[in-house]
Amino acid sequence: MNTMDVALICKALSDSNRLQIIELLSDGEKCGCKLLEKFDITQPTLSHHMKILCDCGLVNGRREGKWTHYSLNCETLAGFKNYIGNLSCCKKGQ
Amino acid sequence: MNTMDVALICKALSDSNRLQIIELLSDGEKCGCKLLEKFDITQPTLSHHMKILCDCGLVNGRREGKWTHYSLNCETLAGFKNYIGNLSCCKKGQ
DNA sequence: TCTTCACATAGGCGCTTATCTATGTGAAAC
DNA sequence: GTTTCACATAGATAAGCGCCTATGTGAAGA
Repeated sequence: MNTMDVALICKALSDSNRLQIIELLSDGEKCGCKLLEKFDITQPTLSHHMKILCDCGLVNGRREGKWTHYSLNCETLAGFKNYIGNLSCCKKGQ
Repeated sequence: MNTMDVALICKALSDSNRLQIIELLSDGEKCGCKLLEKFDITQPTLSHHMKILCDCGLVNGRREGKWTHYSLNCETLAGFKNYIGNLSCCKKGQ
């Protein structure tokens, strides 16, 4: 995962609504209508946010009948966590 | 560290120039002029980016004579790493 | 078939952002 | 004191973003 990928994910997480969506999905897969209940935004706005989260690779959408079930993408999340985890406030070699 | 704090840090990291600055600072403290050499931007633009990084608490600025030395804020970085590290792609309880 | 439901897309609006040039500031050097 | 250097601030501009309303789409139900 390179710098551009990480910057894109950070941009996706830079909105507090989207960050809360990620927190909710961290608890397990959820459909759009379930997510919508948690926020004071319209359905098209949620759809807009979900597109951004999916486009950066952090979220997967699974269509099942009328519903779309969203969940975190393990691989992307792992790559992102690895990148952030490797940042250090200490000097070189420490 | 709450959701708003994390969203603000993510916004700061959503620009690839700023993310590269963080990478450079992860290697140790550096002055502004040294950082400027690494990027194809003007000095006021770098100053703008450093203000954003400092405002979110991720970077400290230390004035010494004419120079300002920038370094990562250990406490903020630790809190951010902890938050990201706690995200999970697995279902509840796993 | 016609409606209903869950979601996506289109288009617009107000605000924010990344960048620049021009200029200010404060410390060091001469 | 005057210049030089490192950095900050001001103001402008073009692009992007979050939100909305209106509308389209595709699947399920009556």
